[in-house]
Amino acid sequence: MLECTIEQASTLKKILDAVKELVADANFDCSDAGLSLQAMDNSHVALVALLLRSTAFSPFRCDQNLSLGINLSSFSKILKCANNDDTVTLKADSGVDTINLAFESKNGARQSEYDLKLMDIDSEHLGIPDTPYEATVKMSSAEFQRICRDLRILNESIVIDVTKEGVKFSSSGDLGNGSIFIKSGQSSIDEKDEDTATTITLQSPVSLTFSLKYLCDFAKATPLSNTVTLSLSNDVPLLVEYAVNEVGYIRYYLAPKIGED
Amino acid sequence: MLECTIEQASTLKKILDAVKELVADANFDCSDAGLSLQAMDNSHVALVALLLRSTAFSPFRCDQNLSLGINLSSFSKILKCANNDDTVTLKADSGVDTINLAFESKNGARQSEYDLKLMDIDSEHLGIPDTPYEATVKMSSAEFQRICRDLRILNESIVIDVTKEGVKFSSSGDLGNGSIFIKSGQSSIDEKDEDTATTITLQSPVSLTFSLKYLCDFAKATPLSNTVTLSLSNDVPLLVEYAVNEVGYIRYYLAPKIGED
DNA sequence: TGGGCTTCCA
DNA sequence: TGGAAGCCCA
Repeated sequence: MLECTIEQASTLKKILDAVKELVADANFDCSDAGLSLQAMDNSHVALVALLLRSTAFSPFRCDQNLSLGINLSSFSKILKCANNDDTVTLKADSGVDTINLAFESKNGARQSEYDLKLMDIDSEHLGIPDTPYEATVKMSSAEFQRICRDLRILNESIVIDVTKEGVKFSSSGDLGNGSIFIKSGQSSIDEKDEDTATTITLQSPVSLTFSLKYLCDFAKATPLSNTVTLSLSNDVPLLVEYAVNEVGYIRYYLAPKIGED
Repeated sequence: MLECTIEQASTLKKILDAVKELVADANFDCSDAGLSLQAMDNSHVALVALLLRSTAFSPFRCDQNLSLGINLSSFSKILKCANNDDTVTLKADSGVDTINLAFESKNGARQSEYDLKLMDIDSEHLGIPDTPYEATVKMSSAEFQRICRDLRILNESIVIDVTKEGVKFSSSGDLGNGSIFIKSGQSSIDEKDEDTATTITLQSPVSLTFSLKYLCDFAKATPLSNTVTLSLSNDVPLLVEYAVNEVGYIRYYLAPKIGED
């Protein structure tokens, strides 16, 4: 059986907000390492990989590996019934076709409980090669979200150019052209905040084109972390990672567009 | 004639917000006791009873009883034209087919005035027996509203179970099941706030089913009071009461659903 | 910064 | 009609 408790319901809420738009149904794989999820998005273009480490929970108990097929929209709706700082306990058993969610207010005066029906989902577990990337950009997640939203008024595609000086995001369309250049080494959001300083690690410059629709969907993970890490190589899917402090991460993969400007 | 002044326009605004969704047109009965309204909702399922005591106004003058037929949506629209802390004066006369609303800012610099057309409304004044109830729950109104909203994701019906330990709200549907238990004796919202501590008075435990649509409409009265009182007996309409400090109350009655789980 | 409300879109 | 996004208020 699985039984695990996390202190802040808000963490789970934000995680579901960051996934449910891309993926309708997915299997949560439960093991002693924690809870993980890996799924192609609904149009089979992007891939989402989520990890919630067992250490994010206390207690965490998972006797045998379980794969829980969950409708993420329903899961999210039920989580919205918790207050942000409620404690959440998830319980599931191998024999049963529901997962139990128990929310408890910090003072214990309010206890709520939901059973969510599980479903059978074909899981196509794709091995993701852990390749080195030619360029890595760590930057403010809020800035990245803003850039993706802004450039979307111009075109559905965005070009990301990484040099050692900085990273340039650009787009062009009927309205005109636009580009945003973020200098390496300092924060674009708050100059005093070293957490969100832009850091670039580079083997060789890259210039790649991606669909803004997907990047905007990935950016829904912004509330989970102050920073985002973009990892790029030519002809390899972009990796967009939001590390969630003490909890785990959510990673998105998206293949570049080719043969376009 | 009727002529009465209330200090805070916001009080009247909130009252109209709490009624206008349920009742389109209603008679305001004016007497030296104050203003009252009693009406079935548009689908003749629920009943609303409102009282604004004469002491809520100063001055309050009502020479003879008047019954003023008012379209509540129009009344609400006009009230929205007042600033929240404007003083509101209502004037009506038996010979005239309008009610006059005068708004005045606290410093007197702004005075506005509206005439609202009255209408003839058949009033079916139902006697409401003042019966004792088997169970009474006083709880945070915000909590009650939240519970009704939350459980609505599961089903249109809610089951309310009252025991001396606390009150349980539950629902079930396609997604799964859910229940919220509120412990008697402490506040589920703010542990330091004794005003909103849950208080249960019980002759015998009750378990009744109601339509969530109506309860959610009743909960629009939440801004009027920090607490709500639910009074239940088997086979008797639920009474949901919001006492408005120093002003009066708004009461809603709703028959339980029978023959359903 | 978070929550609620309103408006727009599917 | 329900869900999502953006705006406004606390």
